[in-house]
Amino acid sequence: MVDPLRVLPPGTIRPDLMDPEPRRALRGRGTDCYHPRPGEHQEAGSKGMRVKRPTSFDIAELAGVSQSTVSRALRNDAMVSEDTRQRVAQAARLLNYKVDVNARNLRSQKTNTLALLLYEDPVTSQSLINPFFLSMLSSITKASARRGYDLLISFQQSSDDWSADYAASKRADGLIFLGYGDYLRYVDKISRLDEVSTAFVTWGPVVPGQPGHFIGSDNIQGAREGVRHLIARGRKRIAFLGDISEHCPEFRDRYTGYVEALGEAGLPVIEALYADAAASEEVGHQAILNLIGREGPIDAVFGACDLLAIGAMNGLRERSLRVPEDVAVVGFDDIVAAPFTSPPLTTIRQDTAAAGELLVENLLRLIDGRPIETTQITTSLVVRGSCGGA
Amino acid sequence: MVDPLRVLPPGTIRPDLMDPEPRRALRGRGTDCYHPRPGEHQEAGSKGMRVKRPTSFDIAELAGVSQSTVSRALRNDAMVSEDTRQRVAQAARLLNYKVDVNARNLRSQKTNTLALLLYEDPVTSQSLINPFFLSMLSSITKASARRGYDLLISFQQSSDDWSADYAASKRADGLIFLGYGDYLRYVDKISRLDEVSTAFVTWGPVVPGQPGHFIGSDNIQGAREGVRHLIARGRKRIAFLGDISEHCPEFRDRYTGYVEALGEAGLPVIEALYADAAASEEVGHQAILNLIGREGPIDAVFGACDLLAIGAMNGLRERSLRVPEDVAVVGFDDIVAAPFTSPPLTTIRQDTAAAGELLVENLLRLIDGRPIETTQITTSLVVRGSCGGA
DNA sequence: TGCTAAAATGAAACCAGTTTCATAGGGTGC
DNA sequence: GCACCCTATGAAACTGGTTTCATTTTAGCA
Repeated sequence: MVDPLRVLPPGTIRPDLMDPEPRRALRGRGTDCYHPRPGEHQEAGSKGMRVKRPTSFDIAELAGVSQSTVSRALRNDAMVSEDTRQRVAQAARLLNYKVDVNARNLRSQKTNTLALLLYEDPVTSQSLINPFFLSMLSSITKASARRGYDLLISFQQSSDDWSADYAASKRADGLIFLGYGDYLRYVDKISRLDEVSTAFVTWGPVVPGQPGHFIGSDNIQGAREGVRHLIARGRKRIAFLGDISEHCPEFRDRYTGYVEALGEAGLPVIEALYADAAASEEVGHQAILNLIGREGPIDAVFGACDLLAIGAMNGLRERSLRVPEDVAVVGFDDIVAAPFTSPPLTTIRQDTAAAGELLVENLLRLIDGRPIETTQITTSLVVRGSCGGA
Repeated sequence: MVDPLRVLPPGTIRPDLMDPEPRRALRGRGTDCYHPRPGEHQEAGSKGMRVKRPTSFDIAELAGVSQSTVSRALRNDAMVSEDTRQRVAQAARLLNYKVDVNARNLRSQKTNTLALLLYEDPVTSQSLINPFFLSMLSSITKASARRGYDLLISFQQSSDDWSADYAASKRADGLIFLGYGDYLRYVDKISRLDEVSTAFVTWGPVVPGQPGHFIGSDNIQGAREGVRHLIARGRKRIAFLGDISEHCPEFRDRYTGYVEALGEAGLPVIEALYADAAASEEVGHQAILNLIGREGPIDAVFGACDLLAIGAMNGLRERSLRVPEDVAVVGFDDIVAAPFTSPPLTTIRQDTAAAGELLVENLLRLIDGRPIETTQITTSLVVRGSCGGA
């Protein structure tokens, strides 16, 4: 072979090597340099001339090595000498080379991408309203970025346009499910993914038989702790505010914790339940107004999530009940707004940062067949003003 | 050629056609059927046996056509007869075939993916706190899904890990920038993308010289309308609450609208400015407390965004000032929480649904070189309780 | 210095589609 | 009956990397 050119002045034209094989052109495909040939195939793009992007063959030529060596060097493969690695890196920098991820993914059968699928009740659109999910979204993004994975995001708008074949079409290596509402409908579909050996994790209560895939907070324990705190502050008529239908098993677990704590203290269960599947400020507001007229006096409210608790505080204020003097309030989630309500909201914190980390970590473990260790996030009580106990 | 099999019972094994070309195997690569051959190459995966996924060659064989015809039929290419299309579709369904997007992207030089790059001040993390951006995120996701595009999402955590080469490495066809804070630092980098002919759009005020790429609300007009409304309700001492440093040019525009409206009515400018680059409830809360002590009585507050306005309401309540009786409050954005504050917040609505649509629409226009039409979203005043004028 | 194992490299196959190009077949106009 | 065109199709090139396999270099050691 001709002695490799270490530095190729821009525009230099090398005579093509004679092609000994007439049937199939050399892999370099004619273009032996990424610089545009004057006057050829150069329709002006939206801005300036569109130059052919450099390929690993161009890097190889410039660095004086073979293309396979370029590939190895750029991936920091073990079998490359330091000297070669340097030369390749420099050539790549010089030509502003970027790998074509599609070619890479195609051959390596790996995408380095995770897909985040946000499901939601099409009517209430809860996942988009509740800041808790934004927080999860953010931590998942960061966790996957930290591990060098890209994140595809998709909202399930209806149960029909089911984009679980993100994995089947090799767009992503694994799936993360996250959302609120219509849980059962999704769980059913999600669970079936295992059959087609698609790696996935879900934020939500464990479904029997699929231990590794379901990751969530310890909702029972969290709620128990919050209600115990209210009891310890002397509250005796504590209402639970939330929807415990099958739509949202998290809320059901929190209700269980609430009932357990009351049971320990021999206090009555007071339910501010409602049929609405949503869990917004508005719903909490309404529910507490209904409760006040119906159940007699209360001295505390435990909200199944912060938005409900905040709505309750607004409703209480409307009825001239003071928080926390007349009615103490505790929420669940610790959304970013919780410290800024008035009074600041006491709540059970879900550690979204840890949750995002765990989801991504466990998904990656599933992807390459390593065993999964934890699937539960511990919660913590954050005491602020709304429970009267700072 | 052998007569094509119209229907191939599962498990049927056809003798391989004699390979006339010894140097290079037929494109079908030996496997003439995706069904696993018993006992061969079948290490058990995490669950069950891992079967080779069907390729377009498998579909071709089952449907009795060539592989290129399969490709055309599945893409609804014009040059396929209805009969063929049906047969191919059926075969694909039967084998549960999904295209490999990496192969498709590689050859077609198109990814059908957009990348959403959320930039933010690394300290304040505003983009993740402000529900407005969640709303934008949601509408952008929906807009791109509606057009059949996937969405990659990435948070710029520092100005260093600049992932603008999402396009360069062919991960995405175009980029959407969105965020709050550190605007100038990003605009500088973003603007340079044009030089490498990367398609992009940005949510933010227009930068001179790059008209098509910058899309935003008419902030001046919106603020003017809000302040005019306060004036029409008889308010005379109206404070502006927000950071008008170069970090956030949107806020500066809103300040301009505020000053203009006051000028029309001959009223004094009262600034509740602050140095903090953040724009949270907390900051609004603090800023209004500082203002009250300093500037004498006010009868209205115009917040540069809803979070600031909500913080202001909390601060006013703390000082026993009634909203709207003593001080009227108007915000900007119309975040989802705005109707549920107490009193409900009057605000300038940014139409995030339209904004997401426009961003995606214009980006797609840039991608395939069509001209761009609009780059501005109109705002609208939403009157609720906090301005005393429902 | 010679022998052997390990490290480094190059050539070519390979991933699974899309696109180009050539061609067969059917209908139409004259 | 023949030239012509248009539709439908197949064969093969092509996309740009990674991976396998064979070969060359280098290093270590007696």
